[in-house]
Amino acid sequence: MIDLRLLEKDFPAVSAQLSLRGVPRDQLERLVGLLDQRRRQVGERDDLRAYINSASKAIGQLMAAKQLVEADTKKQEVKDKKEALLHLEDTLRTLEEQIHQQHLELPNLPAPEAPRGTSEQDNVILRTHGYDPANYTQPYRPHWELAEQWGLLDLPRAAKTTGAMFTFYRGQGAKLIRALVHLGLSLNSERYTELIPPHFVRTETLTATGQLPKFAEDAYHLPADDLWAIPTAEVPLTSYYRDEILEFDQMPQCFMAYSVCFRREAGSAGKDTRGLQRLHEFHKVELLKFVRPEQALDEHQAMLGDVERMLQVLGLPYRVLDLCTGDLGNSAARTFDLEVYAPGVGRWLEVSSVSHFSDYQCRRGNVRYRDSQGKPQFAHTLNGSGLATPRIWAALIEQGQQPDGTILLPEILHEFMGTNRMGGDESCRRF
RNA sequence: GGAGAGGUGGCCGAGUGGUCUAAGGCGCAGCACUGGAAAUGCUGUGUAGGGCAACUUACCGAGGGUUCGAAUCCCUCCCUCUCCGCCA
Repeated sequence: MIDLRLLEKDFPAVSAQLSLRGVPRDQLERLVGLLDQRRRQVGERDDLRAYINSASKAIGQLMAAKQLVEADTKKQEVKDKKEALLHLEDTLRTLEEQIHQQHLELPNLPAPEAPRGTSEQDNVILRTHGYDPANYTQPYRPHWELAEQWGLLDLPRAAKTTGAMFTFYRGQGAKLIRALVHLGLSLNSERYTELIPPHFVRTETLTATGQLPKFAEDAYHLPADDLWAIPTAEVPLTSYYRDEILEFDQMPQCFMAYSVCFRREAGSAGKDTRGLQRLHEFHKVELLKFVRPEQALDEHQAMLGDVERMLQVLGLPYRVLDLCTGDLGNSAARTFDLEVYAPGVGRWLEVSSVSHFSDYQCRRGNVRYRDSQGKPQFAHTLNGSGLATPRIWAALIEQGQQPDGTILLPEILHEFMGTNRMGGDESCRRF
């Protein structure tokens, strides 16, 4: 959530920033009107309550003094005031509900450094690492073909048991997922505390990160228990400190978590879904930090470096995009996307988003820290995919492919995989 | 799933309808005492909203209700613990 006081105090600036993300000005004007109305009604309500409180105390004293007639008169007075109070509380509740809903649906303010723009066309490529188009003059086969040849995936049987956009990983293909998860955690274990989160969360938890209320149809919901399957470990991790106040010198708090991620991908059926490009269920290592505002810029860059290092040791060509204001996720103030080049599909695949959420998520989740004066302030959150395995998996298969169809693995994975290449053994073929 | 007990400030803990604006203790901070410290004494010590000063309102797991008045009584839910059952 954004700061509503800031909206009132500096309306032109805030509405200009939000217009960069397509929030119309008159919507914000209406909200400010509601806030004004609330302030007046809260004042009236508190006056009524103050009267009732003191009168009730007086009644107690009258009754103790056995002045029952006076007490009864006073009681009737309070009863009338109480009726007015109940009515006022009722309208106020409706008003606050309205404000709350509108507030929840407002996106975050983009960081001033974020490039301006309206769509992904306007994203800025900051740098490209290890990519040379001259390497890709001969045809590369897509990962689903190679996976089929060596039995690394079983998409048809996953479709049978579960449905489209799910997969069985098989043999060395399954082991490669484990290797990637292991790598993502072990490369970062000195700087981040490992957590394994619950994979189902309450509605409040999914609201804190910003998926609810706007994006309910993107998440799997279990009505019998009113729980949601997590779309990313960011969700339980961001609520880890919900309703808590952290000490000044406890910051930053850095966590990493392996989890399975579940996404309904409503509206994207059939779009770039061949092979592992888009799955309903995948495995991911997530990095997350709670920081003080003044730490955020440096920690954001450090996290970006942590993610880039993983791509570098895997030897994957990648590029870093600075997302423009129009392409930022709802909760983010600034986002760097990392894309690896997958020559088989001939596309850059997004494998990580490293975002700064300013205090947007911590307001929703009420995560605070004590500043140097000891006053509670909202913390900032940062998070980034440490490794989203399916697309990394796909890129490794496509990048490593040899003329004979076998797949050379980057050296960092040799020890874990127990081999330097995948495929080549007809016995591993699927049947 | 069944039966029972419980949830009060940073922590422990008293409080079963009316100065609860929540006792007391621990912790923490300041001051005094001291050569310095310990011990001791005094003072202070939550969060949020409104005025931004005095003041005022809300918060005793959450939400609703009863009442002139609720930490206290009633209802629903959440969580913790104990025992039983089931189970990887």
